[in-house]
Amino acid sequence: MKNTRQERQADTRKAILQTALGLVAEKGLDKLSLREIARRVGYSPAGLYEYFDSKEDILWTLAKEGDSRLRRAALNIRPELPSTERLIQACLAYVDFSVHNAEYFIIINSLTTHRASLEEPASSESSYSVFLKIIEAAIDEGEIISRDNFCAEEITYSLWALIHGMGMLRLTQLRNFNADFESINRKAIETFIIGLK
Amino acid sequence: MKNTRQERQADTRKAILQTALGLVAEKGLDKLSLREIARRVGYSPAGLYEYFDSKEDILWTLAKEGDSRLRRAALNIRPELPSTERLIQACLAYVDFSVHNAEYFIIINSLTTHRASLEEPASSESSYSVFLKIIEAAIDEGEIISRDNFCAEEITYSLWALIHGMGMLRLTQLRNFNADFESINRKAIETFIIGLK
DNA sequence: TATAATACCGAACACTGTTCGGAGAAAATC
DNA sequence: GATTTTCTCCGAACAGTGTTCGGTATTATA
Repeated sequence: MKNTRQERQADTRKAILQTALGLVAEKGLDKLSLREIARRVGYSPAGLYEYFDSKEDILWTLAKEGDSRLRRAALNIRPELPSTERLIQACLAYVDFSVHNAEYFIIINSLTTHRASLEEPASSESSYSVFLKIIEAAIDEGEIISRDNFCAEEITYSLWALIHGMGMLRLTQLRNFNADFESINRKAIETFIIGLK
Repeated sequence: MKNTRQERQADTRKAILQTALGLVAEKGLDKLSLREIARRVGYSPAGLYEYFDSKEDILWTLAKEGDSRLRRAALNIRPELPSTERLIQACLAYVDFSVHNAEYFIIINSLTTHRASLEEPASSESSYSVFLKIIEAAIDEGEIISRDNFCAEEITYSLWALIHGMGMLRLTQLRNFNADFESINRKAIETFIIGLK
């Protein structure tokens, strides 16, 4: 064999994760079956247990990956922009990722419903800490005022709830609803920020 | 037998629903088993099919019930209050119900993830229409101004996203997080409304 | 009282996630 | 290069799932 054992192990893990993610996108999370993953990846069901401890382990790995990508999406904003505009664009990027990578978003939320929060501090505070930093910058620059003891952390939580709800509603209750969500979402975020001045 | 057939049918249906709801609260939605419901209600698994077409039918019925109660929670606000305060309290009631009746909230959102929206117009637009009416009243009274083509429907959607996200985050990512959420949520909603003036 | 409709169950079917023991292949040791 | 150890992978089985079907009591209707 050409590749080393570790490389092949890593490749197989990736293949399993990729297949699982595709199946979630295709058939929905509740129809995701370990046996179907095995079938598509060319293994027996038992064979997968050489690479993951359980089905939940697979989903957990995907959740961490998705969380990391969600974070990067919010982080990848042009830094030369004024901090409020940076905040708005980070929010919009968060919602955009949630909607266009619904598989990840659904997996993340299905797991955290029945467990604690994501372990690693970096991943855990993930998106949250990204927004917190931008908001703190905006406060420093005087573009936002934290009146009424509405501190940076609380503002961050509130904005997080807003954009999280936007993504969630879009994928659930408003799934078949057509509207110019991007424009509406921008107005909503702007409105909230105006209330902070 | 004392009761008529219809009465007994209705009673059994209620018992099944109640048992299912309790099991969701106790063990989580993904651990909900039709056989366990049957065990607790004193029936064989097959027997339940005399009362519901499927397990999903049970959950669907619960989702409609929960949606209706959620709506009533938001509706049950003292009408003599100024419309903005009514709006704030309706929002807080929505979040409060979501958090304290997590079973319902989880069922509603798990179903609408994989289906269309709730059928009946009354239930479907449910909470949405409640908030829409209050917001329209607030606009009429001049307490809120819809600038920038940010119309009543869009404002309603935005507020809905905000409070929906609050409930969702609380039950998932922030499950083990302690804070005075009621006070923070109020400040967040107020901030948004201030942005509408 | 005879007949029709309902309520309920046991058994079976096709699934599910997971475990275990044992093969065969690859790597490490000698 | 031969031998031992480690790693892969699978078949079979277990306990669990939702659902269907045929049959049997029980209840309501005629």
